[in-house]
Amino acid sequence: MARDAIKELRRVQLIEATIDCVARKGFSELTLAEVAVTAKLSTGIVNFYFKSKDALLAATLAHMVEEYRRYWRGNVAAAGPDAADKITAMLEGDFQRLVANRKTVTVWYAFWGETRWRPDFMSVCQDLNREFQSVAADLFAALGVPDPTLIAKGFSAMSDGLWLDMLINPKETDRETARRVVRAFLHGLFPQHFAADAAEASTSAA
Amino acid sequence: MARDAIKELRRVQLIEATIDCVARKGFSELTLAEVAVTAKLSTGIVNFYFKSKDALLAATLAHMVEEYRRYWRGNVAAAGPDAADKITAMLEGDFQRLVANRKTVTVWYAFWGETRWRPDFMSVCQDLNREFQSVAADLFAALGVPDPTLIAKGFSAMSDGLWLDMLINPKETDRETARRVVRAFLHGLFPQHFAADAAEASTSAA
DNA sequence: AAATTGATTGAATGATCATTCAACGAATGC
DNA sequence: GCATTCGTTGAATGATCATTCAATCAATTT
Repeated sequence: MARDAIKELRRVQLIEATIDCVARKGFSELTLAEVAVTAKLSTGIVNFYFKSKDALLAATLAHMVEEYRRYWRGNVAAAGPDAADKITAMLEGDFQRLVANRKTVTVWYAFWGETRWRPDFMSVCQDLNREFQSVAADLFAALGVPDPTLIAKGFSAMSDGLWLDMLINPKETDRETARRVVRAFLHGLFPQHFAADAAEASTSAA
Repeated sequence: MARDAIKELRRVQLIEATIDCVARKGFSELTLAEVAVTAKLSTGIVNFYFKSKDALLAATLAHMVEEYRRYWRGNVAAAGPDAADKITAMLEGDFQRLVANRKTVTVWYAFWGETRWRPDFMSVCQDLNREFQSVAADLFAALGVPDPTLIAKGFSAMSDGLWLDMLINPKETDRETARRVVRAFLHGLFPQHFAADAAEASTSAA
């Protein structure tokens, strides 16, 4: 294999092993030895491809952020022409198995828990959040709702909070329930733009 | 001082030092030596009052949970007779300086980031969340809104998510903004029960 | 195919830290 | 006041781990 292809391959291999290990053991028990074993490589290799453990972690977060960004931007781009459809796509996207699974949510929260003390984590998370909120705000503005910025903030925050609920209380909050929560809010706020969920409509009394 | 009074004093002293240290350095750089110094006690003492580092952390989380529980329960009890007032009290409480300050929110997220791998963290967080959501659901039900459980879940999740936003993006999301976000949702959903914010009304066009 | 450069290994190093414990001091009981 | 029990200290221990590096192996170049 070409040498620069290997270089990229190894980096991804190590990053994915890191995600695995964080999901399995958490941040505080993460060891480079285990990352190496998981990646099926030898002990010293992390420090050949990354300057340090911290650098590996930063690269791992950057990888996750990039993947998530591509994902929701793709969903928005693919969604039907009007703003409400694009907002719906953002919401539905956040509760698809691909991102709202136990492993991924676990790792996101692990990183968020450490963000405060790592400026590089922080800025990358900040950029992602701002971008998501800003796109959402523009879409809500296109619907002509008042205070689109506030609504976008709440919309974005609700997903993050529901992910926490899925983590902490998986029995009572699964993907589908979480999705219905957000839909209930959107439908309640802007019924002319967001239809009631089928499931919701059947339980709703008024 | 009486011996059992000392015992309780030391435990609290160590727990508060732990909160301080977590806020200052984060979970992954927390050392018992630093906790001891912060508490103005000697190195070995943590293992006299707590079985292990893990036990200290569990006790610290339990302490925070208990404090927060007392806080919001007190707010609900003190709030005016009808359900909407009590819900408002829950919301306002979540964005008072006492709990929604940088240090406290930082420490909550640090714990949530580790929760996944510590069953004792998990169950205590789960109980708290369930309790909060269940009280909120009863209050929404008393207002006669459809799907009170879903609404309560979203209401609770929004606070947690906004706390994350305050952490990650403090420039754009402060306590006051976060409070207004939740109020905007409640007012938009149930205008007959929740008045518009003064600030919100002035920027709202429709 | 020899020489050079780059990739990989895994043992060695050194730092950090939770935990233990022997020694000491202060409070309590007699 | 003496003995006992409990609280406290901080140095010693031992485990864990990130990081380094000499040695080896593989690919590329000449």
